[in-house]
Amino acid sequence: MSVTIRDVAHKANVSVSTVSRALSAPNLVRQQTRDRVIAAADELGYRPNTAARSLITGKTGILGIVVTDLGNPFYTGILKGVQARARQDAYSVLFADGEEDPATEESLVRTMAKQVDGLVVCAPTMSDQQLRDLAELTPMVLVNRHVPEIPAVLMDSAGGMRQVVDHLAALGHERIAYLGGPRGAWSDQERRAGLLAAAERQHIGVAEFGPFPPRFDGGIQGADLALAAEVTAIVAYNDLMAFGTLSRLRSRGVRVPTDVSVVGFDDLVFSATSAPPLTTVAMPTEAAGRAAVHLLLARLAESGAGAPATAQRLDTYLIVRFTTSPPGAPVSVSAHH
Amino acid sequence: MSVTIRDVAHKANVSVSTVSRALSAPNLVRQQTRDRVIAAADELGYRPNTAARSLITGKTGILGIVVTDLGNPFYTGILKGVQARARQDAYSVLFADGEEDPATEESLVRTMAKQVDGLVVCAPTMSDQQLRDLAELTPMVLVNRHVPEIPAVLMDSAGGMRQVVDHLAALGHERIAYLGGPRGAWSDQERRAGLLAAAERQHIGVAEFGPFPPRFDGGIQGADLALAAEVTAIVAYNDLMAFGTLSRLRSRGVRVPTDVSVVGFDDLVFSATSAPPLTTVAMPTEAAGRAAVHLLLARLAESGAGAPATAQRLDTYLIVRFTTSPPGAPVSVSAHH
DNA sequence: GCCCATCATGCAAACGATTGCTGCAACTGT
DNA sequence: ACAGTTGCAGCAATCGTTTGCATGATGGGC
Repeated sequence: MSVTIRDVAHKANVSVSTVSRALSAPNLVRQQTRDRVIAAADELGYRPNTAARSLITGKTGILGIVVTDLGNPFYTGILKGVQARARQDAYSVLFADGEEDPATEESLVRTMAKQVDGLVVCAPTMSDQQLRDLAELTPMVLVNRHVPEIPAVLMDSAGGMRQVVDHLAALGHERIAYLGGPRGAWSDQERRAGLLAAAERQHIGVAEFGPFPPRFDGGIQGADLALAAEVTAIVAYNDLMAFGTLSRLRSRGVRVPTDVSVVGFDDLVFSATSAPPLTTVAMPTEAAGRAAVHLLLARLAESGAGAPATAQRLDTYLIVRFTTSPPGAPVSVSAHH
Repeated sequence: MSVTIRDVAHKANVSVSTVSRALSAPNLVRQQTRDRVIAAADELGYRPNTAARSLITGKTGILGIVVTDLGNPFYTGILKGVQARARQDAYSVLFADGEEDPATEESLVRTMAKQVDGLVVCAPTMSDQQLRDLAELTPMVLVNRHVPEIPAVLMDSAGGMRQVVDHLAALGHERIAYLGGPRGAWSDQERRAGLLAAAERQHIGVAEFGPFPPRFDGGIQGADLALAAEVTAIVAYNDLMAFGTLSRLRSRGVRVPTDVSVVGFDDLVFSATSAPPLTTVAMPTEAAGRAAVHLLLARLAESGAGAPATAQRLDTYLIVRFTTSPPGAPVSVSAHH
């Protein structure tokens, strides 16, 4: 059927062990035989059987990634980065979608654990304890989730929020609203904390709202609340919500950014082309994917569980577009009719 | 280290063969022993070693999917469907991104072919011949690409375009523009052909433009061209372009849909929330992913290469929102100042 | 009470690679 | 010329399953 190492050995007039070594530990065989083997191998189109190999080595050459919800464009960047970096080291990547359900996530991880050399798990909805248990099963690195014992790469949302607040402060805003996302999410906690801390430092007042569903409609709901709170700027948990806010503001006759500034978070593809283009914070998703794999590979290489669980932080960047400006008159909806 | 079938056998006081059979061919062992085995198995937390299994069976329990560009939200739907359906049958899925490069795509497929039981390839940019060669390596089904010898699931873009034209005709439009996508793409050929055929049948005039890059800026460029052609409706190759068109129209003071109707294609998440919400054609991406896996699995089961290469067509649906209406005055830009 | 189906179970041979150990040759230094 | 070293190649065990074949037990029909 398929061409095996034995065929190559026969063709090159050597034993199978020699073939094996010629291909994976080049300096253990004489140059001359090695060339002969290699010639035979690719003349026959030999590709080692990965199942046989991993049976004995215990390594599969496969990495796994599980995300909470692929529907969210945010994750596709990570996925891209993971795959690109993995490919660099000739790893394949198994993919699974947790569908925002902790139970599904856990079962997915358990299944995968058997088939992969390591796993990257994105912003899981599971508990810390579940995560710790799972981490026993296979080398694992987290993305945008922090559990002390597990290595992770985190995107510095707090830092992003600091930039947002500094930007707003520089513009002269003195009272802003924060439209929060799901309380459970690590991201929301980070963003909220970052915003609050920076606001205090800058002596800016914050009206907090939420939690809202982190989607378009959440932003609509939040917009009304924020308007009533007489703020000059609205910071949304993410771009999706910011779009909802923008939409609601327009339909209520509030001009952006003249009457009120709006800022999002994530820098989705559409953020550059919304009307008006949205000021937001760019997350280095692809870089995070790469970094996660890099970290994972490093751990695999040293293979000692001895290394401490490092958490790597990636910088985020504020992208100023056209939804922020110095505040005009205090927001008063009735004034615009 | 890890718990093997031998451990289970020992604990249940049977031979390894019995354990193997109890777990995979239940009716070959007595009910009573079977229960005993199963009890022992999950008490020990036994998970069969997939490498060992596939070494002997030749099956890996893994399916592969390669997409042209994960950045395009269109593919994530397919990916989701693929993964969900695969999971139903306890298959895992290997994922790879071709980065819109035929060479990368090919190398990816070749690598994967060794490790998977079957492959679904989405809208590949490779040539028919390359695809045929690759199809020799492993069972394969195409999505949104037609090659006679290879089974495929196609989304009926032509049918969608027919619905668009019928809708526009019913509204009273008599002259429309088509903003084309990349000429090479199967999708563009289908959409263009569907639109042209339906237009002829309805006695509607069509001004064709393009090819444009299938993105926001392509739509901007196209908008200007279409306006100059004095049409009452603009049909874009996809939603991304339609957004660009919408944006350009607004900034030129052309009202949508009063002055000109706009329709997109794909029904992205954002299409429902654009301003105004976009009339577009929904592609059953997730269903397509499921269907592709279903087809693949069916082929694997019958395992005979005898079956003909069926091509399955999935219906698309026009979603009428707020960018289409009966035509007002013929488009004349200067009239709006 | 005997023989023949029938059913449940065990034995052992694969599957295709990797790798520790062994053996042989050639070479070095004295 | 001989012992010791080194370098290269082969033998065979091993990884954890599945599965064809053989065997033992059970039961039913006569």
